[in-house]
Amino acid sequence: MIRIRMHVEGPPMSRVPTSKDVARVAGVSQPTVSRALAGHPQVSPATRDRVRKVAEELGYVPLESGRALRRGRTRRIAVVASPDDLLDPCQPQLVVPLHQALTAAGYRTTLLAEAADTAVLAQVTDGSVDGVVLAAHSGSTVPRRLAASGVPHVLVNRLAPADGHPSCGADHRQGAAEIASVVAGLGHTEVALVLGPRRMRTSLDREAGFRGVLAGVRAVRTRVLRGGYDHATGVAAAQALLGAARRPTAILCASDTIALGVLHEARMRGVDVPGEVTVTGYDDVPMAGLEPYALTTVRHDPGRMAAEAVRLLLAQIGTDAPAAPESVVLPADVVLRGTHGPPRA
Amino acid sequence: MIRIRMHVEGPPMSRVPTSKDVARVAGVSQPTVSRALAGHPQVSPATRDRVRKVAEELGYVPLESGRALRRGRTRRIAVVASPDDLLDPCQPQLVVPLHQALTAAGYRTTLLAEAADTAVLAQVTDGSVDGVVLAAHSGSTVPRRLAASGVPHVLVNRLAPADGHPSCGADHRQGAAEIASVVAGLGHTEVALVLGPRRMRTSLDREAGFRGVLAGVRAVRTRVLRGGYDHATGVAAAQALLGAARRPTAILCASDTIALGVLHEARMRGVDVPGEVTVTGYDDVPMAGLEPYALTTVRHDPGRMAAEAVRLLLAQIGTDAPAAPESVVLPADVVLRGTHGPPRA
DNA sequence: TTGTAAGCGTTATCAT
DNA sequence: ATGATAACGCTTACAA
Repeated sequence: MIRIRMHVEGPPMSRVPTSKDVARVAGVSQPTVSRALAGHPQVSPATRDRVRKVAEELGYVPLESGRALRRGRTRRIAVVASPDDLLDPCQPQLVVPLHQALTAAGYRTTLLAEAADTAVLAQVTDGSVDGVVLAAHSGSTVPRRLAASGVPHVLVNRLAPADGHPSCGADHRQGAAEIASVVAGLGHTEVALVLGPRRMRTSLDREAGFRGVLAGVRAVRTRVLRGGYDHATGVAAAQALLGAARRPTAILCASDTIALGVLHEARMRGVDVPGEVTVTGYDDVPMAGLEPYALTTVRHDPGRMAAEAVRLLLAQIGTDAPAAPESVVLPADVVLRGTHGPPRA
Repeated sequence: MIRIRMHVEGPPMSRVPTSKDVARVAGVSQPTVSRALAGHPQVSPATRDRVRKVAEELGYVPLESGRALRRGRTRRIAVVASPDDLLDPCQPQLVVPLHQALTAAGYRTTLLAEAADTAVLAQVTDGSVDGVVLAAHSGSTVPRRLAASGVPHVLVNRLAPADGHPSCGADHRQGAAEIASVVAGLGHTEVALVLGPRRMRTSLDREAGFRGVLAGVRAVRTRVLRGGYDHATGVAAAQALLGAARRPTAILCASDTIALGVLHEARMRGVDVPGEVTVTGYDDVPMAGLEPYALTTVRHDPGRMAAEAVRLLLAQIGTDAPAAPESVVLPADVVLRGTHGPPRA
């Protein structure tokens, strides 16, 4: 590691200008500065222009803390993600579309990805944010306590828990059930599930969907492997499954990244997909649709989910009356591509 | 899409408590509440405990706007990323390690990923953040204007531009030069470069490193393809290159995701790697090291880069004297795995 | 050890 | 159309 130090001469370093400074220079009262810059219609065009010019020259920007204190709102929203979600770089991110939707609505984004509930709670109940988007897998007390504190919030990527929190999610249980039906309908009887971590609600939902269907089909034998939502899990699972004495004829994965890992390991071993084994994913990440994979999977729409969540959140903030909490359930649809087929006769 | 509305009865909805409320209930003056909760040693244990108990009961949390206004600091740092970086989910992210480093240091993270310089500037010069981490590819005016406003900042993932901004980056030019030397040393003469977008500084650095070496080797013919930093670019590039009349014997990619795309297309076509063609990546993303790829690439350390950047930033904030801006250059090292070899005789 | 007073910079109310 | 005044909630200096 190389360190470089550069010499700079001390700058004049004057104080950061306030509206008072602008007022003095422009020859008006301080509140007039505020009104002029806020574009109040009652300010005469002449003074408005003069004030704006002076503000520009001095490089004046209204201090956010002052505004927030006075107004009681910050136009800032916290996005609470779990550290895990953030770390896994190859799953459909919610944080980015959430940030975009918030930015579009004129809100700033404060990112929170801490483990401790209390740390999170302290940072969203101190008036520093106008609302909270909970994208974390918290089966935690945070939503309850937010409601108690009267902080507007929305749960995202979670089905309506019916306990009074607004939420937006995709019906992963149904999506998983659908693709399991497709696979079962093809006649597969030796089926393997490769699932994500138990603490993630989305993984549990998908598992429930898979199992709900497969348990109802006579003669289907199901085995289950568990790991992360990641590629390495898929590779490891495929090594175990494809090397086993009784190979499964279909491998249903809880995420596309897992499925891609399975696919790659299958190709490494010269196992034909879908000739010898059917592989399905979940999420429809961009890579899944590309030529070399053509993964059969389940599509949902994180962008739309984010937009709906933001809509639900802002609806609470706009009105003082906390209208009945609304929940939005988005569909999850099977996308048939090239990695499924009937079991080898 | 299904919408669900739930009925809730209007809660009592009392005002959010302030230190004044706590003071009244605890029977002390309002500043004593502040001192008690801040843990000032002069407060008697008895009143400290009483105040804390009341605060707890009322659910009092000091309002952040009030603190910030009074103290002149927010303990908040803005991370400015480019929307592109955020959107591409499969490249080594800086945002996550930056967030972690900031959290560890007791700072909150405000995420900014807007296109317009003016929008960014407005949000970081209004006193809402104590400092700025610039992770964006901005060849923009933002750093200059931040310096002019006296806002502490640090450039990250960029080599020291020697114009007085503290910065932290990896020497991608050197890393690229090194891997190009390896490939040239193997005797390759038909070399293709698959690069990222021109507007990204990291891509330009890597290009310069590649070209600097290859131009100096007699008899090397270089062709260049350009696209995004993503998988699809690699797939498309490989289609073009491997289908060409005169195939390259080595393909140097500006990112691992590109290289993985190339690898997959090569396997689809039954082109042996590294027997028929050498493929190298850049970044050493987790997937690159996995068995089925074993990609020869260049490693650098985004986590360490983030940590160093945060260190440099906080150093400016702690001290009033703006010490000489320091820059840190981290190494980028070749990782030899299984996708390189001599050209086929 | 604790209370009183002041002030951070802004916006809103009320005069004029 | 604009100025004077107040208040948002907090921390600090000073007084007691």
